[in-house]
Amino acid sequence: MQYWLMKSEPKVFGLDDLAARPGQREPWDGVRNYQARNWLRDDMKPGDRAFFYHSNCEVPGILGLMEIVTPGYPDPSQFDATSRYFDPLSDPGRPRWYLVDVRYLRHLCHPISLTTLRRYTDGPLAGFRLLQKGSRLSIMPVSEDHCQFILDLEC
DNA sequence: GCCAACGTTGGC
DNA sequence: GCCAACGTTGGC
Repeated sequence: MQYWLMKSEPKVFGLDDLAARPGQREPWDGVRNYQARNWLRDDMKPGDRAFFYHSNCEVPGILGLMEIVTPGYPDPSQFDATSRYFDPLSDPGRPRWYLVDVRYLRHLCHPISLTTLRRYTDGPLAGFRLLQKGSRLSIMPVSEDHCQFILDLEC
């Protein structure tokens, strides 16, 4: 089982929005980056888990956990001309963008802010992509060691 | 709101 | 294939 980190702007879709639909699957749409696309399409598996990260907000950080419930499949929003994620260059016969469905698991007992995570940049979290300079990926894998360390920070 | 860092586009 | 211009991300 692989752990991931997935970013979302709470003003657009926050962990509380996901938690408001307990047990229901939610499509994680709108990812428009090729590296993230490749992970969605090729590597994410049902049963994998992901940290829910709030970005572009007052206190960026990890808020909770969710589960990946589908393999990657084509993101319908790329073909929807009314969607902000519409991509006129994507060919339905050969979709460019993929997504997975996710499901709410739980909130962490308290959020782990980016500031807190940065304290360990040169220690246990060395090499964590989230903390690397200029990293803008909205989805990234989290190593087993990093995952365990983050979960230990929780309480 | 600012701006650094990055990814994409498109002319050549 | 190079690279300048542009748009986006996201912390601060």
